[in-house]
Amino acid sequence: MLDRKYVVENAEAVKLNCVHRGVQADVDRIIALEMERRAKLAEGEDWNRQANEVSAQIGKVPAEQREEYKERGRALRASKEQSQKDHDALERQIEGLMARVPNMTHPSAPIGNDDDANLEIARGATPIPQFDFKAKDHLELGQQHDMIDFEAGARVAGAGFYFLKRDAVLLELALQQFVVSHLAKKGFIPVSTPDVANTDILHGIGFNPRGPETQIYSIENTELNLVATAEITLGGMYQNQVLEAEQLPLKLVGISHCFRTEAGAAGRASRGLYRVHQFTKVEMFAFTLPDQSSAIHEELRAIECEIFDALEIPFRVVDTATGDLGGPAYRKYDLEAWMPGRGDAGQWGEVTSTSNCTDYQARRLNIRYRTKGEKGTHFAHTLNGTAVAISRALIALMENHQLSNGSIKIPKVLIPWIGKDRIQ
RNA sequence: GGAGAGGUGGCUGAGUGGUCUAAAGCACCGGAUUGCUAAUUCGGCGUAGGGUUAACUCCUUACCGCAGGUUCGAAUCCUGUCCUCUCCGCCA
Repeated sequence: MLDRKYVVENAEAVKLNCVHRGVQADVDRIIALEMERRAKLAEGEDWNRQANEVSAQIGKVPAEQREEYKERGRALRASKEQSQKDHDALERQIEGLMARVPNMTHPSAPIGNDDDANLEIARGATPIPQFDFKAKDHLELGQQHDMIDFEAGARVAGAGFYFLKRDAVLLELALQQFVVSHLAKKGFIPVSTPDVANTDILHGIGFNPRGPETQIYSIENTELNLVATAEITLGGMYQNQVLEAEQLPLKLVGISHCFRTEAGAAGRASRGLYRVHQFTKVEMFAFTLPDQSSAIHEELRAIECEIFDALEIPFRVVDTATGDLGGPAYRKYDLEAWMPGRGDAGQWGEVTSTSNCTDYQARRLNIRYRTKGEKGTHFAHTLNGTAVAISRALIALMENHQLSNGSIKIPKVLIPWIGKDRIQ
């Protein structure tokens, strides 16, 4: 959610931003309604003030005048109720419109309609592997080593679910161990989060759980939803809290399962583990002061690069174009790993994403900070970034580290957790 | 799951229909005083919205878990709901 005052005062910038982001939002109508709302608010407050004055006098006036005063009080309260009702109706309308207005955009983010406009800005340390054999994809490799079982997943939970088995499980745990310990050393607080969250938390982060095209599984007859990412629970952890400026930046690294319906994704290239209904993810999350968020965003991106360099997986970094940012992000970087088994001769596939959401989520979640010696509070900035999404990391890891006989080399950093240097 | 108790400012805690504009204490900030590892004393000290201003400057409204209701008037009465604690039951 943008600051309404900001929208009113920067209408043209907000409109242009909506155009860049490919979002239809009626900014002029928001402003008109907001002006009307403020007038109604002032009107209602005035009625209320008068009613308070009358009420305060009732105890003091002679008994025979009480009824007359009560009548005046009733009339004033009725007027106030009407103004309040009008105000609330306007408020709901404005909120509905505001929910569609995306965050403002970093001036350096590439402008464009979709991911074709994304800008490659860096490559990882590991070169794209040149195999002198026909590369297998992770499904073939998984079958060879009995690591992934989609058939059993379908029997138990339907298409898009799977079992990891044998060395895939060791890899899943090793990736989590490696990444969490790596981040803990950098001052991130490890957190194991709930895998469900209340609907209002989802809204605050920017998800719409009960719409027709929702990505979210909801639990019937409750306000609970399965989380699509630990970003939801980590951000929600501090809903309605006031942080001390000196404790910022507050950096968390959370582990959760992630559940996604993938509604509307049918037909998109999504073989195997690439697009699934459940996976495990380690997520970074930061609460910062406004002037820290850009630097922390670069830090999150750098950490993602470190992790994939350490896993010896080739990748490129992409600066996401305006049309592909989603609502809350002010700027977003994706890491795309090389996946040799995708397409005819390998393709890039998204493995991480890190966003600076500035105060867009914090405003909706009401997460503030206070500076010692200063009056008032301000909204914190929030940032998130994938440390490792296990399913996609497994694809990249298995496919890039395969040998001609289908054996899979274990990257050095994972060997201590796996206890061997290859899967064969 | 059952029974009971309770949610009041940063914290402790008083307040059972109208000067609550929320007592008092602690903590914190500023001043004064005496001097020595501190004490005494005076004052200040919440958040948000709207209006106003050179200025958190002044005015105003709301907020006692949350949402409704009763009333001229609600922290206080009523209903619902969430959360916390205690005991019992069940359980990894």
